[in-house]
Amino acid sequence: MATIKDVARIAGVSVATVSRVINKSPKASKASIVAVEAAMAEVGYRPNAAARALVSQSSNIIGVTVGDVSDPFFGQMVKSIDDCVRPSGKHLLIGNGYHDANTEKEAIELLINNRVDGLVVHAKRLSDDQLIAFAKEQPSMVLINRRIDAISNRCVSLDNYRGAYLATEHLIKNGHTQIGYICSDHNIEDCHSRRQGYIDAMKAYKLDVTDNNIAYGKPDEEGGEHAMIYLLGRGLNLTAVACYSDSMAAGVIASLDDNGIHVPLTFQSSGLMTA
Amino acid sequence: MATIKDVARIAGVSVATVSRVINKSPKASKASIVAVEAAMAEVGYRPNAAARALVSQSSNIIGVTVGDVSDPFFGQMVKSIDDCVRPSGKHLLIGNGYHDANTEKEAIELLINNRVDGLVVHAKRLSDDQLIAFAKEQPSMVLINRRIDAISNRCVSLDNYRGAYLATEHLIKNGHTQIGYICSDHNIEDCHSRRQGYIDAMKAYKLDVTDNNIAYGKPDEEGGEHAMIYLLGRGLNLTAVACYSDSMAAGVIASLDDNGIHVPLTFQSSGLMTA
DNA sequence: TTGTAAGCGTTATCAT
DNA sequence: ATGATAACGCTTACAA
Repeated sequence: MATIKDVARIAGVSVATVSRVINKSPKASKASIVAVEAAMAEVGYRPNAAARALVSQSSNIIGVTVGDVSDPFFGQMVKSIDDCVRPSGKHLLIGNGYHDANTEKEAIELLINNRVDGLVVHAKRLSDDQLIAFAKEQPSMVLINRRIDAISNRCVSLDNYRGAYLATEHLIKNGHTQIGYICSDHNIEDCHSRRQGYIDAMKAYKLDVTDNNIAYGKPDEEGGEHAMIYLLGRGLNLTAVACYSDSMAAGVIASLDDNGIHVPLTFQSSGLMTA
Repeated sequence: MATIKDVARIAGVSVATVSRVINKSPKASKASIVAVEAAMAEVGYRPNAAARALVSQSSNIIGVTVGDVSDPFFGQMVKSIDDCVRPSGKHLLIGNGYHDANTEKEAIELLINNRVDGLVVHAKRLSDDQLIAFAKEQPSMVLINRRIDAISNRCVSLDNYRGAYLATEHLIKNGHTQIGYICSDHNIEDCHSRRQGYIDAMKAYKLDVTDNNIAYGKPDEEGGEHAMIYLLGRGLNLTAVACYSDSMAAGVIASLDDNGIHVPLTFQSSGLMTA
C-alpha cells in the first residue's frame, strides 16, 4: 500500500508538504495542493491510522464494551453512543463481554491497548476492584448501568423505575386521574421497570390502573404514534399519558395533532412527558 | 503511559529483551522473564497497539460495516462474525452505514485506514462500482448479503426463500404430508422469506398450510424448544417440522426428547431440518 | 541469551 | 511555502 513517501516522490515534493495538504494546513501553495492531490489519487493513497495514532497520541476512537451486540438493548446503546461521538469525528471500537468476567477484561484491555480516546464500559461480571483499577488507569473511562461508590463520578445509570414513578406522580399532582401509559414493546429490563414505576405511582394514589390504560409500540416516534392511536381507539377519556421515552412522546404528540386534539401542556424530561 | 523503554530501564534489560518476553520468544532467560514481568506489573505496562500495528503491518482487527448495529439482524450478524474471528485472536471494528451511501463509504474508509486484516461489508446504498473499487483495493474484503457479478467470488449471501423451500420439499418427497414450521419471531426479512419458502413448497404440492402449523420463538435453542412445545400442544399429528435455523432445530429435538418422542431421522443443513 | 540499531508511516519543529 | 529530520513505541535482523 502506498505511503506518504510514494505520494511525495510522485508529486515531486517532500513528505512534509504532503502531510500539510492532507491535514489542510494553510501553508501549502495551490500548486503543491494540486500536485499532491493528483498523486494521492493516482496511487490510491490511504493515510495509515496506526502511524497517525502513534505520532499524534490519539486514535480518534472511542471504545465501548457491551454484554453482547446481538442483544437489541446493547445495539440501541451502541447506536446512541455512536450518534454522540460521530459529530466530533470519533469512531467506535466495540468489544463484547459475553457476560463473562475474563472476556470483559480482555475486551477492555484490547481497547486500552488501542489507546482509545474514550472508553464506555458496560460490564456486569467484572469485580468492583477490577473496574476501579481500570478506571484509575484510563481517565476517560466511564461505567454505564452500574454504580460503584469508589468511582461514582464515573458511573452513569438511570433509575428507570424512579423516573417513571416521578413522572406519573407529577401528572397526578397536577390533578390528573385518568392517566395512560405508552410503553415500549421491547422485552428488556428498562421497559419493565418504567412501566412498573407508572403502575406503582398510580396505585400509591389509589388510582385505577388496568392493562387497558397501557399501549405498546416500538420505542421510537412511529411506535409512539401507533400506540397512542390504539389508546385513543379505546375511548378512555384520558387526560394525560406518561411515555416510555422522548421519541415515543414525540410520536404521541404527532398522533394527537393528527386527531385535532389540542395539547395544552407538555413536559418532557428523562424520557417522560405529560400531554 | 509507560512504554517499553520504561519497562526495560526498570527491569535492567534492553527493549529487545522486553519485546521478547512480551511476545513469548523462546530466547529469553528465566531471569529476564521474571524481571520484565515484575517491571511490567509495576508500571502497569500496556503495549501500544498502534506501534505494534505499524511495525508488524497487521492490526489484528477485522472490520465490519453494517446498516445499523441497533438492528437485531445486524447485531446477530456481528456476533456471528465475532464468534468466528475470536479464536484467531482477532477483534472487531464496527462501522455503521446508517443506510446512507456516504456514511457507508466513510465507514469502509475508516476501516481501510486502520489497515484491518479482514473486511466484511454490508452495504445496500453504495454503488456497485464503488464496491468493486473497494474490493480491488482491499483484497481481504468480502461483501455480505449482496451479489455483484464482477466480484462474485467476494460475495456471500443466502437464498433464504429457496433454502426453506428445498428443505420443505425434501420432507414432502420423503412422504410427509403433515409438516409444521418452527419460525423465528424476529420481524426481519430472513424470517419472512424462509417462512414463505415453506408455505410455497407446501402449496406447490397441494398440501394444507395453515397458521396453525407454524409456531414462533426466539431464534435460538430455547426459542425452538418453546415453539415446539406450542406446536405439540395443538395436537396436529405432524410427522415432520422444518425449522428456521440449526439452533432452533436443536431446541426442537430437545423438546421432543423431553416428551419421550423418538426422532427417527434428523437432517440438518442450511439451518433447516426434518424430524 | 542479550543488546544495538534500523525501520514501520506519520506529524511537527526548525531552518531556509 | 518548503524540506530535513527527530520523534512516536514497537519488532526484528544482526552482532556480540
